[in-house]
Amino acid sequence: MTRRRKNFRPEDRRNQIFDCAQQLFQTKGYSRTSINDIMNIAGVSKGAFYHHFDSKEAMVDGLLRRYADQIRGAYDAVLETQGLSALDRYKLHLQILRDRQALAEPQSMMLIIASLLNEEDSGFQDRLMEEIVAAVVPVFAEVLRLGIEDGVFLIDDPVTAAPLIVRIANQHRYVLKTAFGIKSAEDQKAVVKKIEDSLKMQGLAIDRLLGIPDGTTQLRHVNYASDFVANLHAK
Amino acid sequence: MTRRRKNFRPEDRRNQIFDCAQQLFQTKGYSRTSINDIMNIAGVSKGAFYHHFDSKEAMVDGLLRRYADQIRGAYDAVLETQGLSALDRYKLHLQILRDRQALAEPQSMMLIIASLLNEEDSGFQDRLMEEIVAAVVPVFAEVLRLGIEDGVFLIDDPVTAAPLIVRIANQHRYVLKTAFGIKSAEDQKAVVKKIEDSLKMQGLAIDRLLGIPDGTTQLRHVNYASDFVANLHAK
DNA sequence: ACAAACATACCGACGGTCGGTATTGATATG
DNA sequence: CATATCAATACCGACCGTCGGTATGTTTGT
Repeated sequence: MTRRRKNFRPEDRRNQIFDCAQQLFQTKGYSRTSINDIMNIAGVSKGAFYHHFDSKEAMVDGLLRRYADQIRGAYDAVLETQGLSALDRYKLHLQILRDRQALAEPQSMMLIIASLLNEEDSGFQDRLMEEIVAAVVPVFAEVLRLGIEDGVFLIDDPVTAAPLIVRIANQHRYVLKTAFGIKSAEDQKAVVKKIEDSLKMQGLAIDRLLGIPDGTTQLRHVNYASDFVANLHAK
Repeated sequence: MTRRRKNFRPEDRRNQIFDCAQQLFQTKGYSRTSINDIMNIAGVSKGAFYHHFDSKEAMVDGLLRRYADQIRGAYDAVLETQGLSALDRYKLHLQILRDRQALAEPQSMMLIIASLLNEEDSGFQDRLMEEIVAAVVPVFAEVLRLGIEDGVFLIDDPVTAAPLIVRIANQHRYVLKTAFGIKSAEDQKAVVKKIEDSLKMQGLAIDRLLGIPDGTTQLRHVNYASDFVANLHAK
């Protein structure tokens, strides 16, 4: 019965479907969301869905690509900014990813959080993380190369180091899993500490690999862990 | 205790189903393997399957647990061996995991390789890796603690460091993905180098986090990368 | 006899396909 | 300038095979 909207360009429809899918993934998780669910929320028939996407997987690819492109948009400033020392450029890189992280809460961060709840969704999580790696690594490898030239970073292969470091930072997600199943306030405190300890250790691993002073790499804002746990508890 | 038809104890049936499932996962990948496939290969009815397992997920859990228990069996020697220096104990830990890795080829390593082929199977991969982490971390954390006591490792929190380090080592799997799609012999050489570079960088990250000399941590045997690529090419 | 160990028929949900219809914009024509 | 034409595009909804899972009946060992 749904009538066709004549002002809709194909791209708009695709984005509309993306939006609905993302919303559903956030609220009920990836694996629990069927194409029928997405269809119904979007007010679109199955035929329409498969007109715009070859498969469910292809749709998810498009959604993740769109997400990664948003990161690229903000992150490309790392190389575009002029007149920075190698270490300052590295710190800018950290800051942009930190800020993005803070902004993305709850928008896109909830994508990850929701998928953390179900073991089945770890594949989705993995794909999301790899999209992020693909977006960040090319720029970050150049940041490392510049720092190696200046003698700031004590490694010899930025292209190999870049994905390793980004994935060390992304190990974060395994620790967040423990944040579920919190009951008492003491649990809450313990989990906050565990997340903070883990973040510190990740930063330490990166600092020492690069040969820069302990504590240089701050992966999240100071209140990240407590905010995360508080947010989680509120729902 | 209770002996049933064909001399089959319940545990034997379970292991038989595990074996068939593992074989199928290796040959055609996890997501492409249905319960019906497993039933048919095992020569068992659906009723029998669901008599022994609550769900497909439960069966997979059991299979992964069995795999992790095999690791535990060999790995527990790390703490049982007496009279070792902290660094030698750490090296023993590395050696046992390296040897196990070499032995496990093609047996259980193929589990990972097969799941690397399909993007859809990354969830399965993730679960496998987390089982390994759960098996290794308790012992490894103690190894680290002993080394910290002796002033060999320059960190202060073995319980946080242990899973981080194990997962750095497991990052390996992301690099292996690039080994597919090899055509020319030059490709082959380049991929071998890429795998070796990555392994070296992972070892370096661990060495420097722990504060031990560069090159101490050898994650695989020397011919691992070339053997892997050669094996892959043979099929 | 009785429970464990199976077997079989069946179910609903899922991703995906298919034949068909409505809408559109470009172009040809009166 | 208005309109008929028409292929491409956007969309619909019934239908299909497969999957994980269940309900219920049957065999087998003790």
